Order: sequence, then C-alpha cells, then structure tokens
Amino acid sequence: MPSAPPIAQIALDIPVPRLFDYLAPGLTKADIGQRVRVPFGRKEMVGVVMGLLPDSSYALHKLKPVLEVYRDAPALSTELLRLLNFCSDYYHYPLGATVMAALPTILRRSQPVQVKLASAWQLTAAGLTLRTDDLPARAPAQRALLDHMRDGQAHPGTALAAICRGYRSIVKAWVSRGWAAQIIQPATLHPHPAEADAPPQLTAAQQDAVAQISAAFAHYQAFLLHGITGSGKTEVYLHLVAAALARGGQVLLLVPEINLTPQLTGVFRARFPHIAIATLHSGMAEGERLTHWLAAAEGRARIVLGTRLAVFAALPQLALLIVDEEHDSSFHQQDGLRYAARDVAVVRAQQRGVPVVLGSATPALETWHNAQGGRYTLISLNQRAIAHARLPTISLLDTRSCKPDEGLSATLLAAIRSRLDAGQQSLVFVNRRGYSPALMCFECGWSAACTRCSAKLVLHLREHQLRCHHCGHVEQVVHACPACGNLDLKPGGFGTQRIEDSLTRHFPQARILRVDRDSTRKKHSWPDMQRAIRKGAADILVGTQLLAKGHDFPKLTLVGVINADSALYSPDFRATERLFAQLMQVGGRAGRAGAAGEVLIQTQFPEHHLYRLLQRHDYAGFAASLLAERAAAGFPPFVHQAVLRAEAGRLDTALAFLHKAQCAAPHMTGVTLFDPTQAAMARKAGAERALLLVQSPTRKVLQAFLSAWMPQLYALKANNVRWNLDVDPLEI
DNA sequence: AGCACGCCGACT
DNA sequence: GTCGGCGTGCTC
Repeated sequence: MPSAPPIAQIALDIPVPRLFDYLAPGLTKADIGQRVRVPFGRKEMVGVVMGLLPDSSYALHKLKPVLEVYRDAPALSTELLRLLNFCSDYYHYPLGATVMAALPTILRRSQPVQVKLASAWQLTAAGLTLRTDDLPARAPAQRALLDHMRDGQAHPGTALAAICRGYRSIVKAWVSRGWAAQIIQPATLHPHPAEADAPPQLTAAQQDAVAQISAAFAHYQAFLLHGITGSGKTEVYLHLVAAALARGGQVLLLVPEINLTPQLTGVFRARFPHIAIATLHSGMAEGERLTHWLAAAEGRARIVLGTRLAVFAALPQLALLIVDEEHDSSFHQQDGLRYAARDVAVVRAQQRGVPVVLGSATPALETWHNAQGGRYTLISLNQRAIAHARLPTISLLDTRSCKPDEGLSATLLAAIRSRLDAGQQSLVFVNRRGYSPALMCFECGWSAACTRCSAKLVLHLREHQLRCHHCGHVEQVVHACPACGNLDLKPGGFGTQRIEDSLTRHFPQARILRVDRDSTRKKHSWPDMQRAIRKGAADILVGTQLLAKGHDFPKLTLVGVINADSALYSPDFRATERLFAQLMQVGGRAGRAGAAGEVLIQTQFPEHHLYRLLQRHDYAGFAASLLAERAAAGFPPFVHQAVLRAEAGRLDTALAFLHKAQCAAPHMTGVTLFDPTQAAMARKAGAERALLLVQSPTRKVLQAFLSAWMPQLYALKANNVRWNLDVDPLEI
C-alpha cells in the first residue's frame, strides 16, 4: 500500500498566528526551510516549508498542493528556523510573517531567483596600446580611468565608479571605438584585492580582551566590551574577526546606522582584502541585497556587516557575533516584527553555542545590569589606545547667569574664536533640525501645531515653511497669529539652521557646515561631507545626532552643546540615559589625536548629577545611580514590560478596544495590567493612539501571560482599530 | 494582508 | 429598479 503524501506546514506572510498545511508529494526533509509556491485563496503566494508531517489537523480534502519548490537558493537551516520560531514566540508576532520578514524581498516573490551578474569592463588589445597622451589633456577622468585599466584586467563597474563617477559614458564611448569591451561576470564582494593593512600593536587591555573572548570560541558566552571613545574597540573586533576566520568561521557584525556601514566596510576591506565581505542594510537595492544575502547563506562571504536586519542572515559557519554600539536605539525595529537585534543576537549566539560581543562606551542600562549580574562578562577598556590622547575636559556653561546671544553664550563664542585662530575645527551640537522648534505668538501664547499630530510645527525659515517632523506635513509660514491677529510672531527655541545663522553673524569669515538630515539630503551626501571635513574644508560644524556618531575628525578639538536640558524634564524615564550616552558620544568627537579636546555644555542645571558624572566620564557611576532610581521606582530592568498599542480614527475607539483587551486578559499573579491611556504622542499622522501597559518582575511570567492573552486579542473584533504588541518597549 | 460576500443609500 | 459603501470573515 502506497504511503500517504506528506503534509507540509507552510509559513506565509499573513497576519494570522498559524501555519498553513498543504499536500506535499515529493517533498523530503531536505526541503524544510525551502521556499515554495502555493495557492492561497484565489491567488498564489511564496512561503517557506517549516515542517513535514504525515497528517494534518485540517480537513484533508480541503488541502491544496504545493505547486513548486524553489531550489535556487539554499534552504533556511533548521537552526535559523529555530531562531525565527523563538522570535515569533517571544515577540508574539505570527510565525509566517516573522519567517518571511527574514528573507530579502526578492526571495518573497514568486519567481525563481535570477543570480545577479555584474558588468565589468576590460581594455581590448587596441585599448591597451593607448598612451595617456592619446587622450585629451582636459579629460583627467578619462586619463585616470585608462591608467587604472591598463593592467588588462576586467574591472567591475563598482570599482570604476570609485575612480570616476561618470565612468559609464566614458567606457561606453571606448567600447564603440573598440578600445574596451563589456564583460558580464558574477558580482564580486571584494572588488579591490590589495595588500592587507598591517594590524597595529594592541594595548595590554586590548590584548587581554581579545584573549578572553577568543578563549570562548567553542561555546556560548556573552561579553560586554565597555570602552570609552578611542579606546580601540574596533581594533579588538578586527583581531577577533581574524581569529574567527582562522578557525574557518563566519562573523556577523551588527552596526547601528547605514551611515556607519561604508566607513566600517572600508576598514574591514583594508584589513581583510582577500575575504568576501557581505553588507546588509535597508538602503541597498533589492538585487544587491540578494547578492550579499546569498553570499552569506552559501558561506562565500565570511564577514557580514549590517544593520539590525542582518541578525537574521543565513550564516552556515557562524562563529562569532559582534554588536557595535549595542545601546543604539536603531537596533530596535519599531513596526511589523518589533524586535531588538541586540537581544536576538544574544539568543542566536546562545542557540548556536558561539560567543557574542556587545560593544559600547555607554551600554544600555539593561546590558549593564546583565553584566553586573554576571549574565554577561564585562571587559573594560579604560584607556584611549592612541598614544597621548586624553579624555576631553567637560565644562558647564550656566545659561541662567550668562545669557546666550541667539543661542550661543559668550564663553562658547570665545572658545570657537580661539579654534578658528588656531586653525582647528569646532562642532556645535544642536538636538533639532530646522530653524526653531516652534513659531509662537507672544501676545496670546498661540504656537503653530500640526493638524494631524499632537506636536508643534518646526519652523524652516529658509524654505518659508512650517514642517511636522513626525508626519511630514508641510505648510507655509503664517504671518499673523490665527488666534489673536498679532503680526509679531517669533521663533521659540533653536534648531540647527538658527544656530548656523547665529554663527555666520558672529564669524562671517568662517566656513560653516551644517550637517543634519536636511543638509545631507541635498547638496552633498554625508560620506562626501565627511571626507571634506576630514580634509579641513570646514571650520565650524553645526549638526544633530548624525555628527555624534563615530567619525574621527582629526582637526576637531571643541564641541559645544546647545540645548541638552529638555531630556531632564522629559516624562520618558529613559530620556536621561539617552542624554548621557549622546553627550558622551558627541564629547568623544573632540580631540582624538594628540590635542586634548574641550566640551562646553550650555545648561540651566549645571549642578545636575548627570552633568557631574559626565564631567568625570563616569559611566559606571551614572549607571549605578540610574539603576538605583529604576529599582526604587520599579522600572526596567527591574520589571519586564509589554505594551499593547491601538490606533484608530477616534481616541475613544482605540481606548474601547484596549478596554475590551483588558477585560479579556487572563488573571495571573505577578502580572500588573494598567488601565488604557492615550499615548505620549496622542495623535500621529491623523491617527489617535492609545496603549495598555503590562509588566511583571519576571520575564517568564510576563511571557506566560502574553501567550495566554494573544488568542483572546485575535478573537476580539477590532473594528477600525489597528493594534500591535510591543515586547520590551523602548518608549511607552 | 487581500479579497470575497453581504446588506443599506443615490443614480441611469 | 441597480451601483457601491465598507463591516465581517476566511484563506490550508
């Protein structure tokens, strides 16, 4: 008697917390983790085989068959499927949607993968006879390109673009003249084979860190690498990567921002020129992303460098995970599958039995707490690795006694003047882009607000616009107060543009460069700007967070901070933690090589203990005081939280849904369920938002509660309400 | 998420 | 008399 065809459980990108069963004749265990095409409703979808069973709990006669198995890419390993299963359980997000979210978009579509082939160009025999003088003297780009290609090798477009942006038209002209030929070859992930950079001598502390972590290569262990800016964390990473590669392993390195990726990729390429390095981030073109994903999945790329989404990359030889700047909030995905890549990285290391390194100068309080409790091994790098480099001196400028002029105090202005005279660079850090965060009427107290959000509109004076930074709403600047008719509306507070104007007035001769999301979008890209800054093409930099993150500018010796205080009266209990990290980070920009840096912070609260500890560069002291506060107040990491969020056209609709959810919740000791409230930003992009907070002293109890609660939530009919659950929320 | 089915207002 | 509004329910 022939045995019944197996039943395949398929993960589909459907917001329903279950898998779908299909008849799967001919499928074997080897197809688990493989993509399949299946009929779904009256359409077809791509899913992933999660398991094969002899039987189904669904009526057998209703089962449809799997239409096709795509065997064009490696199947997801059972190990990776296990990680995705964990994430689905832990974040209470449907398994099918979780699995599909881990795939590059092209693999979610119902066509077999076309492996991307890249164009390369090579000089022909005729082209090789050309001399530089044969090309016009006023065509330096052509001459540079010719010099570069004279080796007769095939050069991929990406490599030629590095010589000359407009290489394409030049090379095409050469092809038509018979000087060059186009060649199609598989895209290469290491386009510039070269001599490897020699690793520098490690400090004793760095050597010790490398030795400690390398000793854990065969098993799981989580390390917190706590090192101040300039203490050489990257160099420790590089040595660990070398060690992992020597053992035949792959390394996953997670970094916060796409902005960091090109710079860091450069460092890794220079040190490991013969190793294929895959990069994965959301800014990449779909095809490019697939190329890199496949290189990682097939084990060809031995180093994978990416943002949070890379934590789900298929890595058959994974031997080491590193999360750089692990405290950074960009490791948290805020929609869809709401995961924290740093935490997923730790679980992944645990499941695989390999070490994971979390690096930061200002670890997340949760991480620090784990290190204090012994769950993570703390390794501290206390000295700056660069010889003679000292920590910057941090001074506080009391803006109550010394009123700033258009945002800038006399002391800060004098300090900038002295840098200008010495040919050094200054950085002025402002927390808001735009001209000013409000447009106000001083007669009646009106200020311009967004109609779709509960937020003030930000004045962008140059564009004569008021913009909402939350929903993108734009309107023209009004010239009279809509409430009282007063014609004298004034900006309130300072944004980067206003500080830039102010600096221009004080230092008309200085070259001032503004760096924020607005200025980097047009004109020059941020990497171009960084190059210009490093070359000394600017005297004063004005900018937001963008400037704070991990770039060395050797001529930068002064950092001024304009309006840090707002975090001190924020209702968000994590605001001070973020402020400290931010100030520590931006302060670290000053004086990295040789010259000691100076940081000047304008504040109304110079006596605040945050600033005192910052002046002493005392992260540990600050963390201890924050942890004591959190313990006393019963906040994380001493409790574990989850937030049920709801959005609707009307606030009462959202609240009513949450109230129903509250009533449907199972009773469980050790779980506190708060009453529904409106969100901190009650209205965003036209949607009214409310939330329901749940917490418990133990993760296990919270998880048990959520597991029991979720089916109840799915059973509620959510008329016009969009809801989602946020486990370990960053903001409430 | 799609996409159908299904029961109540303004139009050829 | 129909076209179409989006509420509700299902997809293996």
